[in-house]
Amino acid sequence: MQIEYRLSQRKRAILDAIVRDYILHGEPLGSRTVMQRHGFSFSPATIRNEMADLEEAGLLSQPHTSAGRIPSQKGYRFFVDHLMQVYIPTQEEQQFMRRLQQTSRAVDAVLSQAIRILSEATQSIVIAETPRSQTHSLGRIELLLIDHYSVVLNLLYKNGLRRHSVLQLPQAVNTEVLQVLNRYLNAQIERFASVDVLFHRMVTRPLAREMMPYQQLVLDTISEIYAQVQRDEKVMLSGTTYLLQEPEFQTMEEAFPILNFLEKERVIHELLHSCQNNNLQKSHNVYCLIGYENTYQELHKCSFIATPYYIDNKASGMIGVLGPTRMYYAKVMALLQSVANNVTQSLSELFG
Amino acid sequence: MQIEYRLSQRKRAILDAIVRDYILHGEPLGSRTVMQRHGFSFSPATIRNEMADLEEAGLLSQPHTSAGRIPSQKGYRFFVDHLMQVYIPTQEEQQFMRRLQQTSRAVDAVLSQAIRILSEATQSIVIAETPRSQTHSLGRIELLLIDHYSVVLNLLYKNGLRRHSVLQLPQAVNTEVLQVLNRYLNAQIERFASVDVLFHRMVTRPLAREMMPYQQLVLDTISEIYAQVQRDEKVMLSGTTYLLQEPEFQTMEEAFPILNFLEKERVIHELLHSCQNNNLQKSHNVYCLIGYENTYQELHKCSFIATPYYIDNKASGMIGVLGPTRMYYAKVMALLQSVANNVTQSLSELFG
DNA sequence: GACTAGCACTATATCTGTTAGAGTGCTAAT
DNA sequence: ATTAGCACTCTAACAGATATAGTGCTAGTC
Repeated sequence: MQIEYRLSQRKRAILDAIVRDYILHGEPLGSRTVMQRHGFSFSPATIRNEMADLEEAGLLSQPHTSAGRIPSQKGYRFFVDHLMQVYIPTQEEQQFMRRLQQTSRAVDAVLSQAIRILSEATQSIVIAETPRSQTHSLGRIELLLIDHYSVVLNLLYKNGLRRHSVLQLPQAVNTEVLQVLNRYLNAQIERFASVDVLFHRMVTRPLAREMMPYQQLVLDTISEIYAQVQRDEKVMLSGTTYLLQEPEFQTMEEAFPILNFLEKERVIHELLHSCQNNNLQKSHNVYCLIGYENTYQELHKCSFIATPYYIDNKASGMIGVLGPTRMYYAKVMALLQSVANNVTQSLSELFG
Repeated sequence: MQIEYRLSQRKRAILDAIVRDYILHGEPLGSRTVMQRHGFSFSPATIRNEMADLEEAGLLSQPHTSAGRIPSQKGYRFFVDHLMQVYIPTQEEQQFMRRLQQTSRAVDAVLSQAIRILSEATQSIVIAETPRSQTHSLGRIELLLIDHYSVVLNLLYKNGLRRHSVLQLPQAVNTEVLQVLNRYLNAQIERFASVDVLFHRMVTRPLAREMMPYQQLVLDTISEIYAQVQRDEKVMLSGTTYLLQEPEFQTMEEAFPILNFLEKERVIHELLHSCQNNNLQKSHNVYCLIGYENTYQELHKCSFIATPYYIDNKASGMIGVLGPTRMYYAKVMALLQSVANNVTQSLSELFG
């Protein structure tokens, strides 16, 4: 970081031009082209010298000796950190993204609409996760009888987030039993903030005496609740095929690992979680992983930009854009943030 | 059909050998290879003559003059209709597919498990749709209050199928209002068998007088119900990347249209519906579309095998396998049927 | 008449060599 | 410090040569 920072103004300008041009056109840049297309007033030879220096510094690279230069991944990083200018969405883009506001009143619907909008606007793959229950403390549950074998499980989090689902019970129950169960579980929930802890305690410790007659029912119910909470945490995906239109992913050899990666829901979850857990530094207010900075080998030729959306001022889930390293970072970052803000707002209206 | 039927036994044997071999190895077959690999007792020259006849009949084709023969799509069709032998799943396969039985007690979970199992067993793309509500007549609905703005909508179909979901209401309600609403809507449902008709009547005709005070609420609720019923009908997908491992889909030019096709949920729905609607003839008890027989241009190089699963003896949704025309038809058909049967059984236990 | 051996023919894939083009690095001059 | 000029390098594109796999046809055999 130190060294690059001391780059001369001219070197910076040249690097900036090369990165911007390559992001746009996708082809290596020769010294002539740099000069002509970006209006530099020095000769190609001068630019060649500068480019040689930039290559030595690890910011540019050459596909082969007689080709032009392309940014290295370190080059993209420097660009993002020091050169990139903030992108201001066009009128149309702003209008396009405002569509989200008119959406329906369910969390999943808001998110699935959001990722569709964002993937269309950025022409990239967008992924999102449904709100993470773990980050919110569970306030209370409600159990409502539908028939003897099925009940509505209503999870009410302290921040106002609600998740409903239908449980199939392993044995028949009546309203009285359900009330006892309801009361007992809520008492337990009050003691333990997180669902994980709750679940762990319930299955490892003996039950309170008064609940012994319902032992099996309690255990089955609590694990169903836990499973339900887990199952709630889905991953949504949109725009896979956009990546396959990029020239660098035209061959199966390049594209396959990524498509395969995207089929593994669990791994995507990990990816989204890892950004926050590792307390990654933010660039321009979003998490940004360029090429090798990604933990997953499959993504070494991609960049991943992500940011959380909030419920009750708590980061509740991530939205992320996956594209080639040759990505229009400024635009993606701006649109991603805008969409994430809209999601935050839509959800807060939902739980007002 | 007439002409092909009159093929000599020997021609049939040769066609059978070529199709089976090509499905297995994926490479054009020369006369020598056919003889050697399939133990024919005539010389390559004889086989060449027969192959020339089969090509004239449109059952074989040549990629180019000096290449071997491959089955044409008409050839696959003849093979499936007249030559193919029933595949008997191996012990391992049977055991593998029996895993479905142990699955959880929700419709979606059963289906998503089923398609994962089937796509792994067949190494192909598998798609399925959740039960079609339209094919079942709605018996009754239940509305359960969760809080003033949200209720559980419990759709009970006459065949025992239940779909639960949570509705967000546009205005606050209390138990009394909900009861009135509940009673009124159920009375309407009794009059009109299908949800579509019900919805249509409700929005086009004036309301009964006693419901006038709740006009907005009724209309909003009924359209939410309708939307919910629609939304319930999801499409599930598994194993997309298997297709990309086939040699014929190694280039983006071939693979892209199909990947793009699979991103459009609505179109997949149409595809699944079309099999039944057009009253397609079944081959070996499943629907089978080979190459150009597919309505969708994108699938002209694919074959699609599908069969319904049943709830209450009514075909309620389709499960289908999508693969290259060079597909192990017998195996896919056998495994598909087996999985579909398991699904039918699992669901009938659910609604016993 | 059915089958087959043999041969001429054909199309593809692969390798080699050649050329044109784009771009570099270096040197010497300004 | 900059730049013009030139030798050098690598690739992509094309052309020709060769090997290979397979065909269709003819003429001869059982």
